[in-house]
Amino acid sequence: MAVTIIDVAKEANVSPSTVSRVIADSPRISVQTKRRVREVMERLKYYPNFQARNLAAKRTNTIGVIMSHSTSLAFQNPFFPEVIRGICSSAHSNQYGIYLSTGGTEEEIYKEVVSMVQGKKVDGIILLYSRVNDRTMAYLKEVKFPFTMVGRPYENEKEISYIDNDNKIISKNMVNYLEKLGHQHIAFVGGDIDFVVSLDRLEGYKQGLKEKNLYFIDEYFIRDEDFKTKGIKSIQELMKLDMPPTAIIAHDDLVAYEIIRYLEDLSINVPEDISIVSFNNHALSEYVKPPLTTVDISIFELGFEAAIYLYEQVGSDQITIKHHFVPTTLIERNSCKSIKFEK
Amino acid sequence: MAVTIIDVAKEANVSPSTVSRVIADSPRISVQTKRRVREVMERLKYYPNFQARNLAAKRTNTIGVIMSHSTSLAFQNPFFPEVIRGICSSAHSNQYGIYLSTGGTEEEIYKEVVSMVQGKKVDGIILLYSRVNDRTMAYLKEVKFPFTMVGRPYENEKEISYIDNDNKIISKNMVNYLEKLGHQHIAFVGGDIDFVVSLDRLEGYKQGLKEKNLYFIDEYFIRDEDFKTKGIKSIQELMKLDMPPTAIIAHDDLVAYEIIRYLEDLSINVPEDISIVSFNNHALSEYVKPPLTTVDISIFELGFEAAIYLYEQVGSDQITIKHHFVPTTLIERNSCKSIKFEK
DNA sequence: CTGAAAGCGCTTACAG
DNA sequence: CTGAAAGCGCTTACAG
Repeated sequence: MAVTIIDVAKEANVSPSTVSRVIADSPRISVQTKRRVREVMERLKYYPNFQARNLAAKRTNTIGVIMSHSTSLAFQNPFFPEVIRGICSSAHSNQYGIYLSTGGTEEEIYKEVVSMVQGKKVDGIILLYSRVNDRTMAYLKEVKFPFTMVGRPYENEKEISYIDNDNKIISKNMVNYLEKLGHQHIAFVGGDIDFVVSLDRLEGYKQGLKEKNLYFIDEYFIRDEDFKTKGIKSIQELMKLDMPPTAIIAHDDLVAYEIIRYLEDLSINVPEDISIVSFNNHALSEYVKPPLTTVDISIFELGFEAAIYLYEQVGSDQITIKHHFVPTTLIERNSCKSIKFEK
Repeated sequence: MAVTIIDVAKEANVSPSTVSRVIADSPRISVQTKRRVREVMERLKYYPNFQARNLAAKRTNTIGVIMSHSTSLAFQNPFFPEVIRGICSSAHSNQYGIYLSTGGTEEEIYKEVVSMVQGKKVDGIILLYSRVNDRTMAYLKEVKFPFTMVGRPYENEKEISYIDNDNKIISKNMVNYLEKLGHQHIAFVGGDIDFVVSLDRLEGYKQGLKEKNLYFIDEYFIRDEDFKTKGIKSIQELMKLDMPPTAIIAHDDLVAYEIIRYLEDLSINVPEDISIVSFNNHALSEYVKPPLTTVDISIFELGFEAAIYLYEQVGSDQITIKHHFVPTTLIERNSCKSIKFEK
């Protein structure tokens, strides 16, 4: 069988306890002993058994990463790999491993999380989303298991560690940006309102309008479900209004391009006839026509910092609640036009 | 502390062995006993300790998923989430969990894999890439650890389980497709040749040319490193040739759009002046201008089937070597033009 | 159909 | 600075 700590102990003429301490690099072991034991470990090609170590030590050095597999746009292509990259980068340098959730439905995810926690599979959990009335999060909070989330929690904000962008502000600034270009009629195509990110971006849009003394007009707000089911029709209705918008804020680059495509089908050009700004700065948005003005939300940092918050919680007994908004950058490209001097 | 198998045993008036067998749903336990024990488990909120179970049973019900974090285009945005989705879907229904690699460099990945194998962290491994002379794969093969890969192995094809697209054929068919549209001058922008996928697509391109009695012209082949370092200049040089190509095959949609952008900067339009086809069918390629003709490579299936191959290996003693090419679909959109009757 | 017992390979107070 | 011993919470031949 595989070589164990006992084999190493015999070969090095020490006790298993000592070998164990050498593995953990305990300061209580003399340098000579360490060297000798390590030499034997190398020679015997010893590797610690992960499961045995976890069982005895009651920790796993593993973090659970829970993704929302759903159809939510927020978790479409570009977000996921990048946030994972951030988490991995931070995990790797802290000697942590990553256990990924596999469930597809909310119910499956919930069950998985419970079994991760109860079965002691992981030391802490990162939720890669924040959803309204999330049972999974409620559970984690209730049992006081270390966790953090990427996304602002819907409630109890003060009692939960999280990393997010300041979506309300970003959204408000977008309105601001468009207003400075002369736009007074700004539509908004939102995301799935089960997710807090969508709620915040919508809220920021409303606040932005208010600050500029513009009215929120319900016809200017296209809901996620309408956009998905009605497709081009939703855009057509928007543009057929007596006073059609001169600018659109889309909650994601993919959606922005879908809109642009529909507009094109309706013989409306971006940015000549209408301006469009968006969120997330996908890899393609730089190369594609028109190059999209969009907000880079620093996805890598989101993941990286979430992981760091988690280690802090796992390490200490008293749970420190922290949150942080990762800065974002508006990338100005070519999907907006100033209409200041037209009127 | 947490409730253990012993607490359940006492409460249900059976031995721990029996409880263990109930958990495993052993047929050797009577239905009545099962029911009684399960009722107690529920009442006491018992959850099996994952680590203890793994240690005793010498298996983990976990598969290691190794990604190449490198800058390789093949692992850019759209591929990763989709292949993970496929693996997760299959893993979930087979009661497997997923342990993700976190390393960034080849060396880190190698070390991680060794510790996964030796430390008994996982029952099997999926390599999400196939690279030339890959140390990690060589190790897995040498120690006869169950693994499978997404991508054709560079060598020993008969001795390794893998799932892939038939990239050579796809690439050949692309040449075929373009030739039927009247194109005789077809350029190729390739990927990182450390990866077998890039090699295969290039090879298919060459074979396709040969079949149509067209010559492989070195000036028509833009290498990954040239494209990355020289950017627009590489395209400019291509189009300045005495006989510039009338069509380009790009190894990825992202690259295709980068090329299209460069061409545009050079006042060359797609598809009017030049046709372009590509691989991978990104989410955006449908909406963006021009809508791209590209090959959908069924990424979800790639992941799903890779996982299935792995379970088969983990389950049985005799290793069954299998491979399969997942079918692909050419999605014809609007980036190609027939030039048959122009000449 | 069920149980007693050994064992999986570590860690960690406790003692010296 | 090091060791003997108990224990982490399961599984699985073996026996009946």
